[in-house]
Amino acid sequence: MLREERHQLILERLIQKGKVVATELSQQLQVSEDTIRRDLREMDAAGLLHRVHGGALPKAPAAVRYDDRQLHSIEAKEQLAEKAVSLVRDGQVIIMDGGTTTLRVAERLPRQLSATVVTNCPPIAVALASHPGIEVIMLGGHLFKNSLINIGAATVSALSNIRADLCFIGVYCIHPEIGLSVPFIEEMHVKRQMIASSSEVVAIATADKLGTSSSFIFSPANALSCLVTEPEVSAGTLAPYRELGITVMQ
Amino acid sequence: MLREERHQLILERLIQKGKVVATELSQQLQVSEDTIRRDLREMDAAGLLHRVHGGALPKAPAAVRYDDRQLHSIEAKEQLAEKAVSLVRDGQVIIMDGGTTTLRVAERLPRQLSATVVTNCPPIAVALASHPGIEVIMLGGHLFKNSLINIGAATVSALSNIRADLCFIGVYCIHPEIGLSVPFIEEMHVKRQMIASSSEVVAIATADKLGTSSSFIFSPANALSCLVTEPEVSAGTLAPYRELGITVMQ
DNA sequence: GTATAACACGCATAAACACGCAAATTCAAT
DNA sequence: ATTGAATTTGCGTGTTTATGCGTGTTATAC
Repeated sequence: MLREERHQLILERLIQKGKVVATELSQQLQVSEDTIRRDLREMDAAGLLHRVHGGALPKAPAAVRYDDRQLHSIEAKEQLAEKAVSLVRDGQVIIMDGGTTTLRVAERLPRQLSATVVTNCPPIAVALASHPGIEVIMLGGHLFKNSLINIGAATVSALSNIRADLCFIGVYCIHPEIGLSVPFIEEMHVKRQMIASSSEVVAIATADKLGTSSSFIFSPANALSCLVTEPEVSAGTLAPYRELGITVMQ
Repeated sequence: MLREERHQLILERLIQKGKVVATELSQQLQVSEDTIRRDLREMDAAGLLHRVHGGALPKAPAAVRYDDRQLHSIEAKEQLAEKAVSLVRDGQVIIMDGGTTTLRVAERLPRQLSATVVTNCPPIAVALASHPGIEVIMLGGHLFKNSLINIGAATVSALSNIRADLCFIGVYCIHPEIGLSVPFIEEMHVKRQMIASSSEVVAIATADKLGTSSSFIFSPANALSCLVTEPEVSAGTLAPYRELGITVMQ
């Protein structure tokens, strides 16, 4: 990773997220914190950002502002994404379903990671276009505007030719007995095939999704290898999932 | 391996990967690091790339290049898009190629229009998701990060099942005798099939594209039904296209 | 106030670099 | 073909740059 490359990346992140944290950058870019701090010092001297204790902020305050409620759920999803990313290994073929949480995972994939990502979600494809080590395979189909994912027979058919190592599945509703369900039948078919096409399946679910169900069930809960959820969730709520042999990450 | 040849290769790598590393180039091109460094020094002096410690980066960073191209000659492209939009009729099936100009066309499609758009360009799909009357069919494939379009056998195969009424094709290079050409072979295959799958083909080309050519030719010029270009272009320049039976819009 | 994390500084080290020179290559003209 | 000039390349030399670690200091939170 080149120094200038890092600088550009930090700037990008800064614009996108509105802030950067030194320790996070250090982990994600796989360099020491000293190096990140040096970077931030230099970029501050160059007037490119405003350095603060812990990281840096944009020179001009970020254009986008979140209201408080959104902020909480955004923070939570960032944390979930952070944990989910740790499950990825170099060289894997990874299916990524659509959704805001999986998009966050895609954005956080370490920059030196070399892997293949298969996705039916155009925003994820666009986000990964700037990642040097990731080969992106886009699954075609009807664009389902509600979730910004491609669905339909073409999507399922393309998926059926793939054997992936890992699959990040977006979750609307999850229940230990009922299983995983969605409100639209076409999504059901696609997600079902995603699970069938992958060795390991990881679901990322915020606390409010746990114990809920919807009209179309695409899989029993025990098809999951791993469930990533928020730290606040009680052990009692998670016990049924653990009993099914699912690794629960909090 | 000739010097110029090496320069060419380095530039291609730079565009595709977003960066080049001196030591890697040295190994891959089987020349000493000194030679690579000399190359990079020369190319930097010629303004072809941005040299940094360890290698080189594109003049504009890869992630924002797509947006930068949009900023360049923005008014001209807006005008072209405006004209191109007038060619669309209600109820049509329209193939939209990738590229900044076609993205503009997609954004300008009238809100009450009802049609089906087939595209291999994720940003176009995302842009059209908020359009109430347009059904979007996304063509899958390998994501070609440079142009943000999907390419490869899967894309061509999916296209071959489609009969569209209209096709907006992105143009790198157009020449009345040589035809339409692109710098990458995979793009050639996809664009060729797009033309084959559509009754009418519209090319949108800014003035600087006219009379140029590149390595891979995907179609003769007379495959076009219509060429949309800038008003400033002289009648003399356009005469050869008119003689081929192409409707020229300025 | 105290604990913890973030920070600054100096130093060591390895990688990347510039420069000069000689060998190799290319090209043109004989 | 042969010679010679110009260019290109590889290697040895010494220099600069980037990074990580140890040490001690400052800031922030409880």
